[in-house]
Amino acid sequence: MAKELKSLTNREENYSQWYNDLVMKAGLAENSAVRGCMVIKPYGYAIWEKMQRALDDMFKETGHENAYFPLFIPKSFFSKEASHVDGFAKECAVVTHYRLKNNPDGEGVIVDPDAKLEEELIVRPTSETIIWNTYKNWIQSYRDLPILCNQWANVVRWEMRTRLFLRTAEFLWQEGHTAHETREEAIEETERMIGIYKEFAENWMGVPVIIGHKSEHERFAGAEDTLTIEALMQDGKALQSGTSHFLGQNFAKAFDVQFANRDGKLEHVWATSWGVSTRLMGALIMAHSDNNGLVLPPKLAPIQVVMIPIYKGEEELKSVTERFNNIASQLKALGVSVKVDGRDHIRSGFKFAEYELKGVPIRLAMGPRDMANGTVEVARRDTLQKDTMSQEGIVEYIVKLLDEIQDNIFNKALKFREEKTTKVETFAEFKEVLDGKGGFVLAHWDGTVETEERIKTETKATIRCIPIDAVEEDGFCVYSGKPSNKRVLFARSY
RNA sequence: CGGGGUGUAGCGCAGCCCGGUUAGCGCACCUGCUUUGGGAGCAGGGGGUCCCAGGUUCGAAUCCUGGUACCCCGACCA
Repeated sequence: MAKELKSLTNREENYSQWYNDLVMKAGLAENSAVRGCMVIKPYGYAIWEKMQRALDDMFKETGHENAYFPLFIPKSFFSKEASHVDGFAKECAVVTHYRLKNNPDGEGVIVDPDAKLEEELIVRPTSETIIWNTYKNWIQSYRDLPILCNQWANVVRWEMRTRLFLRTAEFLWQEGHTAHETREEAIEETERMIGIYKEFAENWMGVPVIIGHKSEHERFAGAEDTLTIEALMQDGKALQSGTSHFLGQNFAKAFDVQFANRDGKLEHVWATSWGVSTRLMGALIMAHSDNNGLVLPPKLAPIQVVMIPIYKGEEELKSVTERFNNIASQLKALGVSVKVDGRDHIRSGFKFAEYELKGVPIRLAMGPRDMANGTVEVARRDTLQKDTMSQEGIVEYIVKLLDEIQDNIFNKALKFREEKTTKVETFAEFKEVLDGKGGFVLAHWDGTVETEERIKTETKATIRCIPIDAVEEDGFCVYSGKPSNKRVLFARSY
């Protein structure tokens, strides 16, 4: 009965409830007292920190530096780029006053009407405007370029409906903002960064992604081109997991950022911006988890190996713990993060379930029987397979097994995506696949916004991207029947 | 912002329709003993503004009115 209460909602029965349950029970995050905002708990934050560190290293390797810009943006900055304001105006939090006072009519505090701001401040939904206003002062000549800055920050988008990690009113992210001398250089940067996101998603998170261009309709507000990485979740829905925008000269023109080029002529700067957010946590959870809980790729697991002693009485606990500590210190020396769970008031069976829920890649269990035989039980989270191994050479085995698990998780997700990617030729087929097996649908499209919108209205599916490696192939649009020269990627999405 | 639902212990809920002892159950928590190779058992214990305000009544968790918060489904979005 106890088991019943602690177990997760069945994934097949109700995916979103299972997801919520998992996020909370695994100790990743919870809803907060503030509407639409979440609390990221220590375990969830530890995963995010690992993501941050890996991404940050990749940014630095490609010549980027971190900086920090203000949280508040004057309203006037925000309205300088017309399409940008169109895209974000509906979801901005606005600061109008700077002081509270005691309510003269009774209890509590009220906003002091005398403390009204001359100009309202917008809590950043993204930082292009404040950054370009700043870059204006940093750039005089081509010698000041490129500027390759990244910031780790929080942003606020006042969403109607929120979901832990996938869509919250406030979220953590990184946003890179770069300034370049030429169009070509900026485009190259846009492509380089989406490539880094792909590498991170696949090599670290074990989540295969497809790089492509967003359609005009789905493009970032203010961008000339948006590149995206699209991942497929286990319920067959797509998740946009990172974007890299080529902003052209739009922001440079809006904020009047010009530089003297090599010919001594004034020219507007070329820009990019790119970002990934705590939404990646959602991708990580939904790509790999099973009905027992989270499945973490070793490279991002805060605890890679957990060791659980099985014992009767203090004597046995002591000898098993000693043996474990010995293995643990050898593993730590090799950079493996290890936890020996010697909590005495919790039984081993409970611990097994708990670490499965938390997605720890490898679990070792050792009891009197193993002590006598010189063995240890090795259980891997991804396959749930258990093996009794000799303690001899166990350290080397574990190090190798961590790599194997990392690969296996990726390959499993890749296989899933391939099985759930379907080429269709007709609209009937298109709808049938979406309602049946779900996943990605590769179909011809006539390239018009009208068709895209009609398809969205009729099927709830959107163009996730126009894959960069799409092969030239003559065909006819599934909706309009007009000619098309390549397939684009459709799916229902988060 | 439209439709639906729910607010009772830290969490999950019953009780409400049909008002009436001291508001109950499971989990969690604390103490003790026994257990310990897959979510332990027994015994004892602590913990409550029954969302808020007003009304009806001898009497309200329960009925009425108003408010408020959260959740789910849509539209909007990373």
